[in-house]
Amino acid sequence: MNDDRPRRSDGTRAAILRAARERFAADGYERATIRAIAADAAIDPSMVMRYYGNKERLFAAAAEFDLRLPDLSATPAGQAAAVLVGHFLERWEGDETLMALLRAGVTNPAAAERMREIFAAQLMPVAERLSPDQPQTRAGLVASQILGLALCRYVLKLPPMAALDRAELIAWVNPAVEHYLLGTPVGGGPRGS
Amino acid sequence: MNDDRPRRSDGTRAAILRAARERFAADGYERATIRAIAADAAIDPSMVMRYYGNKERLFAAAAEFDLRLPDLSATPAGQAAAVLVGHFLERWEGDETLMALLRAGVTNPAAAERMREIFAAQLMPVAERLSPDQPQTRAGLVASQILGLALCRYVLKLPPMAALDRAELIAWVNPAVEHYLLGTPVGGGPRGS
DNA sequence: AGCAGAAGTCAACGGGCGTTGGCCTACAGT
DNA sequence: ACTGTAGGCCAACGCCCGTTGACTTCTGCT
Repeated sequence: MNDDRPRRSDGTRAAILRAARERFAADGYERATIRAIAADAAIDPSMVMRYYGNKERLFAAAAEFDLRLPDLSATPAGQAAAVLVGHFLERWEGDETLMALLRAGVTNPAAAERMREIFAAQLMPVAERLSPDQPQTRAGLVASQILGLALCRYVLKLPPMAALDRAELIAWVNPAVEHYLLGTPVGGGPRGS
Repeated sequence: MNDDRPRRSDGTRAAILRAARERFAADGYERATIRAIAADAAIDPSMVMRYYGNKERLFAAAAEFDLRLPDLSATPAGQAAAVLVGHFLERWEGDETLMALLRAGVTNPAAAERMREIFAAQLMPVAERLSPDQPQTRAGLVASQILGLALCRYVLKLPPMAALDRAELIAWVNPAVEHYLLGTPVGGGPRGS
């Protein structure tokens, strides 16, 4: 079915994708217009439709993302959290896709679903390898902490978080993430009263 | 200048504001349309313009918000974090304004600025009263954790976070927030290499 | 009762959006 | 050299948006 030979239009396709990621990251799903993306890629808006069908499918293509998380089960327990946080910050700053996912995921259901997929397929396995006890909850808590960090630092730009040095940031956050990954789970299920 | 006498239109004004909060919370700034808000309030869209001028000012009015944070300096140190997190969850679930702020703040600069104001005016004083050492950073870290929580639980609805019992959630998050509020600050500033 | 002004309705505007289809253009296979 | 086809451009469509201004209705005051 698929024809994977290189095509003459591969350059254009890539330019569209690059521009789409930039715009989705800067403006979110609804304010990023196909016309603006096409202008950035220096082609006609109709080309975007030809290659990606519609805006929703364009976003789906632009929001393909691999966190490339390292396997932390071989890392000394005391360093796993710091490695994880450092890796995440690097992935965030080196690629606009995560910004696009967060900006779009807050208002667009398909983007939110994509974030859930990435979470389930990429972060949860890491937690499972580290702790056999309630790994899903642990992964969720780590995601909360890390996404909250990104939200405050890169999106909302709360002054104290945006100004913080990276090493300081990791040092602050490290104990919290470690607690989520390896700490004692809270006792018992839901209680009465 | 202001005439604070009750007006005949106060009911309509309130209905508009209520509908606006609902729509902004559910859809974010750009997808929440004045027409839809007016329809929810069962009036004509032009009334929205008459009473609030334009969409931006309507949002500003709808996004007025008081966290009503308690003064934690009288709370026993071991409970301050739990009280704070519990209070925040209650505020979140009992009022749509925070949802509107988060959904809008991610793509709308004015909404982001409003979040920064609320953070600086309402959360930072609490941190300052609790710890004289780097209170701004501490407040920022608490905001990161708490907003990340809300993002994953209420907006993205990551299954493990959405399913978590409230008491369990507080028990998990409590040590992290406590660490941010009262823990030892990380040594030294930026280091070489 | 009569009137001024507030409250509310209605229809329209200009503009930007996603999307479509028709039309050139240039290259690859013969 | 010819031709089919993929790549690309242009103009337009229908839709929905924020916003405007003119018009009607209601109400409280004298």
